[in-house]
Amino acid sequence: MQLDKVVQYHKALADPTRIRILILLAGGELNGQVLAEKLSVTPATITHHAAKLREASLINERRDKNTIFFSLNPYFIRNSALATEALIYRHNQPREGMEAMDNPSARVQDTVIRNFFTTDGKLKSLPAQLKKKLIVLEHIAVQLEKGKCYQEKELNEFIKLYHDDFATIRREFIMHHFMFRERDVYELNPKEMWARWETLS
Amino acid sequence: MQLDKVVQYHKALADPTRIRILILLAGGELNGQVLAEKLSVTPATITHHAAKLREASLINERRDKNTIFFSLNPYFIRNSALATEALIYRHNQPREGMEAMDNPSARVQDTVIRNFFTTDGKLKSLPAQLKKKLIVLEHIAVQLEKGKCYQEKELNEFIKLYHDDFATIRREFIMHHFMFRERDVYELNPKEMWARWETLS
DNA sequence: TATCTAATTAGATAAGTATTAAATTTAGGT
DNA sequence: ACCTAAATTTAATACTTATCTAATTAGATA
Repeated sequence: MQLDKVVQYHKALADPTRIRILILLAGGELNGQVLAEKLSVTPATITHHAAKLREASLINERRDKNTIFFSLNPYFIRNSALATEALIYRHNQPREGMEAMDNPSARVQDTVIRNFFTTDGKLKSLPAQLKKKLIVLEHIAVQLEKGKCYQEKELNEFIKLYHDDFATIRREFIMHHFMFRERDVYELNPKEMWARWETLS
Repeated sequence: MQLDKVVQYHKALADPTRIRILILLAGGELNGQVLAEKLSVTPATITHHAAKLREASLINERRDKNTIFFSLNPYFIRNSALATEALIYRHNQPREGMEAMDNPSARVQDTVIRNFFTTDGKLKSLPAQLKKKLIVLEHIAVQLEKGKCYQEKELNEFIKLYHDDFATIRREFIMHHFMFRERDVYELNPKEMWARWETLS
């Protein structure tokens, strides 16, 4: 995801009329005239805004005779937001060297890893407790190559080195911001974005 | 969160120069002059953009003598994005009645709920398998009042009706978009936003 | 006080954008 | 072929915004 795409996405949402269109579409598909009436603008205005939303992939369209029905594209509404974070954090490594400090949480992590991994590095099971789960996920995620684009198949094979249930772990990677998916490829997020168990309440 | 705030947030990110400022700040705090030089603009331009980012709470500032250092506010970068989704989906209930269909997944849900809840409704443990976990979380989440603002303490008490580890479950609610947090209050998301196990790969 | 530096403000310009009315197009129906 | 309904395009207007230069302010120091 490059700069222009992210800017285009935010421009699409940077207008009250367009947000109100999306709010209305959240209730189900609607055509241009109905939108125009509900928002007290002309159909031409709806066409204008629909173009911007379409360019950012935020809506879908379906034609029935003369009428065009608009609907939400929830996938892009969520994932474009995540892509913004990825773009901001991806490039730089932090300028201040924080990594070499001996922190007290290292002991806890060691214990969890000893308990949940076999001596030859396989994951016994995914911890139910979130705190421990994040430690386990991070322990696997750091073995991924940063900046590399993984095909889904390739990522599955990698995860299988640790556990058979690759689908669950792949999904957890996304949910907890260890990785992000763009189209069909997966990529590691920068560490600043990872869910951190230290900050749990 | 109201419309104006969401629009203001997206306007703040709807400019390439401002995004590039955030990218630079992701590497650590920087002052105005350095930002101006790295972006090949004048300090006045940085002041202009900093004002917009500040109004959207996306950056923090620290003064040292004459120099003002800017840094990221990662909390708002993430949470304002989630607030957009919440605003879009919160209001409407879907116009088409999909709820009354007898779907085949109902059996699966029933089985999971029988297995993980005691006969008097307590959660035995949180399933490790994501699919089952989402069913369990949803089963609890539907008991929350939609549109109500829950204080953290109040939410904890509610969760404790089902399980002692309220912190983990509260966190899972956020992670899987069952609820969102704004300042110190928690609120149920509309169902369209909930993570759905049917859509898992 | 005078001076230096970083940041801000004020004013100007140029580019971008939201909206509308009017003309045009698209896809069917009679 | 003609008519109708919905959407789009065009052209114009008013408003917003990104950027710069030049002047000013704020804070620290000699």
